[in-house]
This record gives sequence, structure tokens and C-alpha cells, in this order.
Amino acid sequence: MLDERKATILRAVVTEYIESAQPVGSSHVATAPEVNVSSATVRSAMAALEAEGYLRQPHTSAGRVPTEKGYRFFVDQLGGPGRLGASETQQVRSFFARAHGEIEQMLADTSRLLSNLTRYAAVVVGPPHEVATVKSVHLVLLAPRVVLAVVVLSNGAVEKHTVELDIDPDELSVNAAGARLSSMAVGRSLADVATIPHSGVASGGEPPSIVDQLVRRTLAALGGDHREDQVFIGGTSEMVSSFDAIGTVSEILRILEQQLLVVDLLEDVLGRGLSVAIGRETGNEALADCSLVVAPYVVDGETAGTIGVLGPTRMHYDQALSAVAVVAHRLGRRLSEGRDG
Amino acid sequence: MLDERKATILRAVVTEYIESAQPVGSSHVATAPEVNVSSATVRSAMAALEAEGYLRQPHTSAGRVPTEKGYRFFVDQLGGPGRLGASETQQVRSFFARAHGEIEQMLADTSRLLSNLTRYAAVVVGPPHEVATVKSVHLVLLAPRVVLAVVVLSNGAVEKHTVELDIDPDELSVNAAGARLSSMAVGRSLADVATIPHSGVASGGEPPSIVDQLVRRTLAALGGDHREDQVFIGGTSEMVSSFDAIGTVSEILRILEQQLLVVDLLEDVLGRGLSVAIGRETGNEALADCSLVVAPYVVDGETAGTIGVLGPTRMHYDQALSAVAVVAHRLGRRLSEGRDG
DNA sequence: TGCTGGCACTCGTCGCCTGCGAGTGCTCAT
DNA sequence: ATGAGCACTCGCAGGCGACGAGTGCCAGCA
Repeated sequence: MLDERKATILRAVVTEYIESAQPVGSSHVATAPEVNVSSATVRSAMAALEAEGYLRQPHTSAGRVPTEKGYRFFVDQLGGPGRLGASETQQVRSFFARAHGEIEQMLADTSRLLSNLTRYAAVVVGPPHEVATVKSVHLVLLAPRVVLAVVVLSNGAVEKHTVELDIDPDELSVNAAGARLSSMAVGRSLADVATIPHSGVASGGEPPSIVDQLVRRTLAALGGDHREDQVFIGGTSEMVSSFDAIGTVSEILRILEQQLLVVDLLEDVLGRGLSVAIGRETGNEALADCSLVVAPYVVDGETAGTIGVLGPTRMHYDQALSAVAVVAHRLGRRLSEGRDG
Repeated sequence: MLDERKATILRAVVTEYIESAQPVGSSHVATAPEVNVSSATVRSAMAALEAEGYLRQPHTSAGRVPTEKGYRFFVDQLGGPGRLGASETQQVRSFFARAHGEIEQMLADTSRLLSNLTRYAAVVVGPPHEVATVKSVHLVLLAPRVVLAVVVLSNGAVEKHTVELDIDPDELSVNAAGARLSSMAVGRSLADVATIPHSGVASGGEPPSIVDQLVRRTLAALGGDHREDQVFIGGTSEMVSSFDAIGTVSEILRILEQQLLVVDLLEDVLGRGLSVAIGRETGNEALADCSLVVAPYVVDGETAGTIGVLGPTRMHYDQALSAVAVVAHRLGRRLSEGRDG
């Protein structure tokens, strides 16, 4: 496709543009150490690259700027993620050494770490609750006719669902229903539990007792969506500085505020087998000026969640790739059962 | 302090500047219906207002712009919050009619509502856990040496704390410790529970048993901070459009990312008896171009939390004040025991 | 054949100037 | 005290020219 010289020149243009945010001219490229030809040669190569869609000129007599195709080539030929700098490695290491406590807190802190490392916005999607196994179920009578179902999962997450009833149960019924639910659910995954038919739980042909109703309603509540609040976004203030139009920033923030959309975005990119989505490749018109670097993390051999970094298309791809890769790796290790992360 | 004419003129300047974001000139003010004097008279009044610190001129031959003192006067003479528009009232009403489910979800949605109403960033601080009473305590053995303490509070909130141990407890000890903690904590407030001395819980002079250790460590964990994750911020993308410098936006976002700081900010403003903090009155240099409208909400007769709106100093104060007041009122009612909100 | 130096050309940016107009302060008549 | 009039200030938009960065093309050279 591209001969070695053109590739080198394209690389140089992209690198320089990422640094300077200014259109880069042929003479500037010619001074780069890895380019050993004159500016005239560079010019003709750049003209060819423009014809092939890798570069474009904001206007005549300006330098060239990479297109999405240009960035795509640059990222592809980058190969795997590079190594992280020493101080960054240290930062990650000490973070995971210090990390402790609740899983949500830790994921939130991870998003902060990732944004500190990259200076872009970071997204951390927590493990879906469906796959975790239930450790215990408790029912608590909160108010007349209102019961709170608290489910503790094996990964330390806690789900709760309010269950509203037609009748006012007594303590004993609540405890009995809790015990029954425990025996039904403990050890199984939430997804499994959700498949238990709500109607078939009556103990016999008798009219449904208070306990039956409690059990049924709780199961229905557990079957609801488990995706809420599983996204942690950090470092938006960092990313903002990469743009110059307020309108762009506002649109990007609007996207990030829709957490479900963000989850879908990451999973869609990952589903297409990409680890980097550039501009419109993200699948979202509002992110035309952004790139997204994503990676899954693996807990106990299973893909548990996704982390990612959102920055401008002129992003430091190598740094972002390494940071995301390293953090995903360490996070997965830290969340795996053997707490040796 | 200010005679009626000057007050009217100041009002007109502030109102107009809030609308247009442009320095406003004497002739423009003179055309306002509530001002019945010539532009020359307006000029002399404006000169006086500038001398007294209510207005300032960006440069000679430009119109006047309100100072913080000017906004302050404007807000003070506004009296109480006005009435909300019909469509906004409807929006609030239908929101609280629809609202249901977990308290966190509801507070998050409330912050979204408030930002939709005002087009500024909205902050909702949840009720502190310390004052809620404990409904139940459960201990769950998560992994060897790791126990999760789950506390259900009367307002439907659930706290969890991981407790790490030196030894590996068996099921029975965990249950026994859970029972003991329940009998100690249920019905009391979390603040109360935190005051129980950790050392004095041993049942006798014997060496501390596994159960003792569990109880002690759990109590210690419960005594930790309860402030995490109790802040919900929405609508940052809306607010961004009010500013024109990326740097300003970035600084404001940086503030909003520090959730504890935001809580302190709101409570500090409220503590000074204000419902509006203008520019530096917020106590934060980075918010010099912002104003903060806050209100507490009352649940069951007790001040439970705070909500607020953050926008530019040239904010639509009357709308923001009414929106915050109405939402605070409805939110408090909705969270009060009798679920008739 | 392919690279390079040279050259003419384009065109955006910057500095300068100028005219305009918005807005002011002051004064004087009412 | 008020308002009409007037001189003055000064930011801003528009026009102009110099500058220079960058380009494309061509001819000559390895």
C-alpha cells in the first residue's frame, strides 16, 4: 500500500501534529532525523498521501493534517502498546498496592488513575452483576408495605431493590421469605436467579401466602436491570483542555453524561475487535473529533468489564494504549479471587 | 443606600446583561419601560453606581457590567424565589409522580431534573448516613479472612464495609457476630454506633474470641467515613455553554470532580445563611465567574441534605431560585416517611 | 529513473490605518 | 434636578500591504 518512505513521512506528520496541533509543512518533516530526503521529495510524497486520503490541507499554503485514515494507519503500524514510562509504572504500582476497600470505590479510583496517567477522560465499566454468584439474600422491612431486598454478590458488590407490597407483612414472614430466597439463590448467578419463574414458587395449591407474595415480588425485582451505576468516569476536566471550541466540549460532556450510552459505546468498539476507535469509528457523530482507546479486563479468567480513555483524535496513542493495557491488566489481577494484586 | 431610581437602573442593567452577556449602555437602559428618564440621567446614575462599586466598565466607551456587589444587590432585592413557569412546574410534578426505586437512583435523577430545569449544573447531596437509624446488620463471609458488613438504614440506604481479619472465621462465628452486632446497633443511629468503644465489647476477661474480633473490627469499619458517594452532579454539559474560555471550564470541572469539596462548598454557603453565593462569595477562587444557588431539603422535619445549582455569575437568578426551592421542597416531601410525595 | 534545488505562486496572518459608532462625561438651559 | 447637546474616547470592523510559510512544478543532476 504505502512504501517505506511514505509511511515514514506519514508517521512524522502524525507525530508532529499530535505534539503541536499545528498543520505541519514539508520543510519541518524534512528536518526530522528519520527522514533523509529533501523537502521537495517530502512535498511530492505528501501530495500523494493527500490524494490517497491519509492527509488533508486545511487550505492552500498551509501544512498537512492527518485524516482519520491517516491516524488509523499510524495506530495500526504502531503494533502493540509500548512500554509505560518509569514514573507512570510506579504510579500504577503504588496505586494497586494501596487500593483496598469496596469495589465501587476502587473502580472510581481507577478511573481517576487512568485519567491522571493519560490526561484524558477515563471510563471504567464495572463487572456486570449478572455473572457474579449470590452470596446471600436478606429482606429488611423498611416501612409498612415496603421491603428492601439486599443481595450480596461474590465479588463484593451489593445490590438492593425495594419491593412494594399490597399487604403489610410481619417480621416472621419477612424472615421466612428471606430464608426461602436464600436457599433458592445462594451459589447461583444473578442471571440464573432471574430465570426462576415467579409464578411457580407457591408451595402448593393453596392461595398464595404473604411469604409467597414476598418471594415472588422479590424475584421480579431481581430480574430487573442490573446495569445502573456501573460506570465510573474521571478526568473530564483534563480532556477539555485538548479542545478549543466550547460547543465541541459541551457535546462530548453530553455524551459522557449518558452512562448507558457510554457502556454501549465501549462494548460496541470492543465488539468490533478494535482497541482504538478514531473519530467517526466510534460510531457517534458527536465524537468526530475524539478517539477512544479501550481494553477489557479479565477477572478469574473471564472478561469482566471494560476500561477506556477518551481524548482528541490527536491523542498520544502509544501512551494511551500502554496506560489502558497496563491498568486493565492490573485491575483484572487485583479483582481476581487470590488477593495478590 | 440606593434611591429608587438608581435601584431601578441597576436592576435594568443586571437584567439586560444576564440576557445579552454584552456590556449595557445608558441609551439601552433608558428605553426600558420601567425607566422614565433620559439617557443622560441614566448616565450620571450609572457613573454613581460605578463609583459605589455596583457596576464597572470593561473599558472606556463600553457599557457597564455588574460587579459581584451589583449582583448581590439584585439578588437581595429580588426577595423570595418567584414562581416557576407552568411547563417547569409540570415537569417537576410529573418527575416526582414517576419517581420510585432506590434512593441513590432518585437523587441522581433529581440532579438531572434540576439541571434540565435551569440549564446549569446541578448538585444533589444525599442525606448523611450518620443520622439514619440502623435497620439491620448482616455479615457475609466473602473470602477467607474477608467479611463484608452490610448495614441497612431506615431511609433505604445500604452501607457496606469490607472487614479483613487475621484469622479465617467459620460460618457460625460470622453469624454469631452478626447477631451480636444487630442487637447492639439496630434502632440506633450510625453516629451512635460509631461511639461504641471497640475495645469494651469482649464478653468477659477471657482472651478475645473470633467473634469478639469480628465484632470489634466491624465496629471500627463502621466508624469510618460515611460521606463517600453521596453527591450527584448533573448537567455539566449545560453549564459549559455559559462560558467562553476553555480554561475556565476546565477549572470548574476540576472542582466538580472533587466531590467532597463540592459538599463542603454547599454546606459552607448554607452555613453562612446564604441561599445564593456570587462569584468569590463561594469561597473558591476558581469559581470567581460562577454563582451557586443552594437550598436544604427537609425530611421528616429534619434537614437531610442540600441541593444546588452552579452557573455563571450572570445567571437567571429568579428561575434558579424557584427551581431549587421547588425541587428541594418536593424532594424532601418525597423522601419523608409517608410516601405521598 | 528518481531525487533535489530553485522558483513562481498562493494565500492566510499580522500589523497598520482609518472611519464608524457606541458610549461616556460635562455643561448649560429649563 | 433634569435633559438636550456636544465634544471626546476608544473598541471594532474593514481595507490594504508586507510577510512568510507552504506548495507545485520543472529542470538539472546522480
